[in-house]
Amino acid sequence: MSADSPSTDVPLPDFLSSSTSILLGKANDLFDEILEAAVEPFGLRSKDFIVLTAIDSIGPQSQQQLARTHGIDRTTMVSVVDGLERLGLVQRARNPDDRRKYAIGLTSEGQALLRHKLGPAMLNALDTFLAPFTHDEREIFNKFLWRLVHERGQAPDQGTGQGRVVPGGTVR
Amino acid sequence: MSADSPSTDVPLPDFLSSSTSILLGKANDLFDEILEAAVEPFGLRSKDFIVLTAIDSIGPQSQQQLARTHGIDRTTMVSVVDGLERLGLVQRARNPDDRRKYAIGLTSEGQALLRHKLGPAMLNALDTFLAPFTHDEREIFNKFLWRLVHERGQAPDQGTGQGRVVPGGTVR
DNA sequence: TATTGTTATACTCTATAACTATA
DNA sequence: TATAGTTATAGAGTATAACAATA
Repeated sequence: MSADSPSTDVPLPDFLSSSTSILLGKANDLFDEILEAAVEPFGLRSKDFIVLTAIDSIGPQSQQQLARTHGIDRTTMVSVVDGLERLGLVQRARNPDDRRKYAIGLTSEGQALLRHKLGPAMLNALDTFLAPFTHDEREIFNKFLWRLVHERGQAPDQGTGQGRVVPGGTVR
Repeated sequence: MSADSPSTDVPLPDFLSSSTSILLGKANDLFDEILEAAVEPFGLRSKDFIVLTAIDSIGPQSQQQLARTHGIDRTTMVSVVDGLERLGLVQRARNPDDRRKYAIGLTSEGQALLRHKLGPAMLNALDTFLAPFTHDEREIFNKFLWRLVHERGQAPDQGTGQGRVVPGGTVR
């Protein structure tokens, strides 16, 4: 094994176990697990919940709009909507203004499930995930995440001004 | 089921756009992009970097140990090590104490690449990712992530929340 | 009998290309 | 010509099962 390594002053990258990069991945994996476990009893995936919530909030939309908003491919959205329709949670109606498009809307069952079952289940999942935090800390953490995602491209404060402009992603 | 209530008092789950769950996923996706872009010039994936760093820190290990430590399947680890060996960054030596096991170690080229090129590239990637934060905020964010991952199973700890189990782990 | 590394296989997830119907 | 939805297909990525060598 090696080691002619000049053992220079170059610091060894300490990304293991306590590094932000590793921790972020673990936190994300952990939340994914909690999230999927929360919706699995309803025969859904977390992606289904997001789509249902988007329709409930914004109203009936085309499949492409749903796809673009959430960074999902339109061909993938077909099967997502297929599944939700098979479960009777959404329905495909034609958009009278443009008959190429659907207007994907919630059924009454879909809306009821979302508001009475799925919503609480997801809130509970988030609460489980954020259990180590106090209420105030949860708000701070949320603000941190928001800045991490949205404060891109401008000059922050320190560090290399190497901020990169992240493509895509505009969410209101 | 019944369709009656579009206007019940049940609050609509506000998971969209500014929710912690969505933001966490986006932050993770963003960091993944930055990370993969940082190691791609070296013909590597982020997973390769993690494995190299683990060997450099802990020393030669079996493939199973590497796999278990990082939550990767052992059959997947075969191809990861294959790739790293093909690039001349690691070498497979037999463990004399247990000839079933390999002792995967860094070559001098692997160690040099890791310390002089990959390490700085990854630090730079992390710096880009954390650009919106000041130095102090980066430490706070890191502590938040650490608690999220490690402070599991105990009570929510509604107290200060700060300091307790958190080791003085290096925050980088 | 159990474990390490390996291969072959299967499964999941997603993206690409091509088709239709509409615009 | 361009777009919305669909289908078939292909490509990652990863997990499962079985095998040989070793414990």
